[in-house]
This record gives sequence, C-alpha cells and structure tokens, in this order.
Amino acid sequence: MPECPELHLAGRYINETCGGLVFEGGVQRSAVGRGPEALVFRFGMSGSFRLCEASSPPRHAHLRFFTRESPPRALCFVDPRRFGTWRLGEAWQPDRGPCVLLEYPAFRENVLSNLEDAAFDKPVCEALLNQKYFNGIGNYLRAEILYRAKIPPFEKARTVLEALKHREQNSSLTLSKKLKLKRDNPDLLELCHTVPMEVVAVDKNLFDPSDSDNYAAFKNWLQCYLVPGMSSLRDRNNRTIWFQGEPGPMAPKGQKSRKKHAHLKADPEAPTPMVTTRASKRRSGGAEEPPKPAVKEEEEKAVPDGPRKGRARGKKKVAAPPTLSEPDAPVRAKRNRTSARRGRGAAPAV
DNA sequence: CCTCAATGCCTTTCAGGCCTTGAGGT
Repeated sequence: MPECPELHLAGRYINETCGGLVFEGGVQRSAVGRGPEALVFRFGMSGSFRLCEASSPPRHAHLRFFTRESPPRALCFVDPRRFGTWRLGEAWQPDRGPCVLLEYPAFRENVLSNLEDAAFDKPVCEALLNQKYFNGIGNYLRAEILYRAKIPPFEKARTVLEALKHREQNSSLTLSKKLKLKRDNPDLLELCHTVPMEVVAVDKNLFDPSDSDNYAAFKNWLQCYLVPGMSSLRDRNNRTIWFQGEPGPMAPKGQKSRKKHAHLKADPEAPTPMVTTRASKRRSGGAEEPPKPAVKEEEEKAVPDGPRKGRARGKKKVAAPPTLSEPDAPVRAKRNRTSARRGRGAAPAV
C-alpha cells in the first residue's frame, strides 16, 4: 500500500516518528497514485483524529493510518456522521478568503476593502458564516464572537463593519491610545482572530464528545453558544444563532426567541426560560429514507473522478418507515463520499 | 418510541440532503 510520510492536518504538519504510515480506507486509487502529496482534512461537525491501538479502533474510524510499530497503532479519522472530507494539496480552494487564524492582516483587509459586496447586506450573524470573508468561522464561533463584541446578531453586517473602518481611520488618537483601545475593546474582526485562537491554543481535542473531560472543557469555555439563559433564533439559512439581548433589526419575523434550559450550566441569574415550541421544522435525515441499494453505491464508487452527483435527492418520502442504522460495519462502503467529493472545504469552519 | 438538533457544506441551491447520536417529549 502507498505510504504518506506526513499528514497535513488543517494547516499543521504532524510528523509521526514511527517510520511511516500506511493508508487504509477510501482514498481514491488514482489520487494515491500521484505520490506523497499533502492530504488536507476537513473535519465535519463530529470528525476528529485519534491515535489508538490498531487492534481496537474506535467506532466510526473510517480511515486509519497504521504505524509500523509492534504492536501497531492506528491514527484513526473518526467521523460518525461522515461529514468530513479530505483532499490532496495544500492551497485553499479559490472561494475561501484568508484564514482568520493564520492570515489575520489579509483577512481583515479582505473584509474591509470589500464592504460593498452584497454579502454584507445580510445580518452580521449570517455574513460571519460566509467563508469567502470569514474563512474558519463556524456556528459556535459566530455566537461567541458576537456575544463578546456585544453586537446584536441581526444587525446589518455592513453597518457594523463600516463602523470599524471609521474607527480605524480616526487619526486623532495617538498610537498608544489606539493600542490600548484595541486591547481593551477588541473589535469584531479582531475577535474573529482571537476567539478561535483561544480554541486552538488549548492542547486538547475540545470537540470530542466521547471524551468527557475535553468536552466538558469545551462546554465550559463557551460563554454564549448553548449556554442556559441565552436566546436563540434561526437565521435565514436555518441555523441556530445564540445571543444575548436584542436580536437586532434584521431578525426574522414571526419567530419566537428561544432560551436554553439550564441543563448544562447552573445559571442563577438566568431569567425564567421562555418555553416555546421548537422553531425549526428542519427535517432530520436518514431515518425517513430507506437505504439505497448496494448496486447504486458500487456505481458511485467506481467512478470517483466522474461528474459529481448532486447530493440533493429530491423530496423525501413522508411516510417511509424508520430504518435502524446498523452498527458501524468496518467495510461499509455505502458511499465513498469522502474521497469522491470535490476537493473543497479544506478549512474547518469551527 | 418518536422527533429534533447538533461544532458544515454541498447542489439537482436559497432548502433539503448527507449521517449518527443523544436529549427530550409523549
């Protein structure tokens, strides 16, 4: 099997000292044949890497890299929901802007010099998920950033960002006063850098719900997202935005703000939770649709470089009986989505 | 037991699908 001397993981090189790694999993043959290029992984909502004994991989370890030790270990790409992807090559795909973590000056410039873009007509909470400008910001980060900036999520993005531009151009302040202002009151774009930095600075996998310690640390780090007492609304993309205080002028009408019950964190200051029905009617997947025939799956596997098939499969059957998902079978080649997808989404928006 | 929501992103795009798990309601 082909070897890969190093893995390029979300901008970091991980050099294993165990004499090389061997692929197992759904990497395309044609891609592997190109040689030892960098593999860039994008973690989906639930994906992570875990190093473990090769003989006892965790569930949902869909891709494994074995060491040559004895006994061998396996670096496992654990991804229960199979939302993660990987691709060869290191560059951002063209539609993504500069990274909020590693390219902060360019990121800032890219936003402030393009404020006429229609992307900024939207509420700031929606604009923050636009990876063309906010490469790396995901749902929980936008909540944490706006909360710390004390900006209503449904304030118009351009209004918020134009104000930053004016503050930047205010030359009446001395340099030291500007620096102090910056330190004491980081603006929205600065927070887009510093808040994610807090997350990656922790030398733990904060996103692994199966690791109770790390996950508790992550939950504890959150100040707004999923926090009892905070309000939430669905944005126009049907994603939940968590916030405190007023939602802002562009808030969707006819939607009641929900507040989280105090299950996770005791919050004596939290007002009585407003009990409303679930605002979202977003359909859940899987359970309503019967599994696709194996033949179809094999067809898709056979042409990994062919034209990409759309993922939308039309309206779901309403009355289809729920199907029990099988326990994670090790060679379950249901659909080689990970390798067959276009090489996009290299940056984990977190 | 059932429904919904979850750290994203894709396209047959502007909403539903991809997928599994766990919480919460009945």
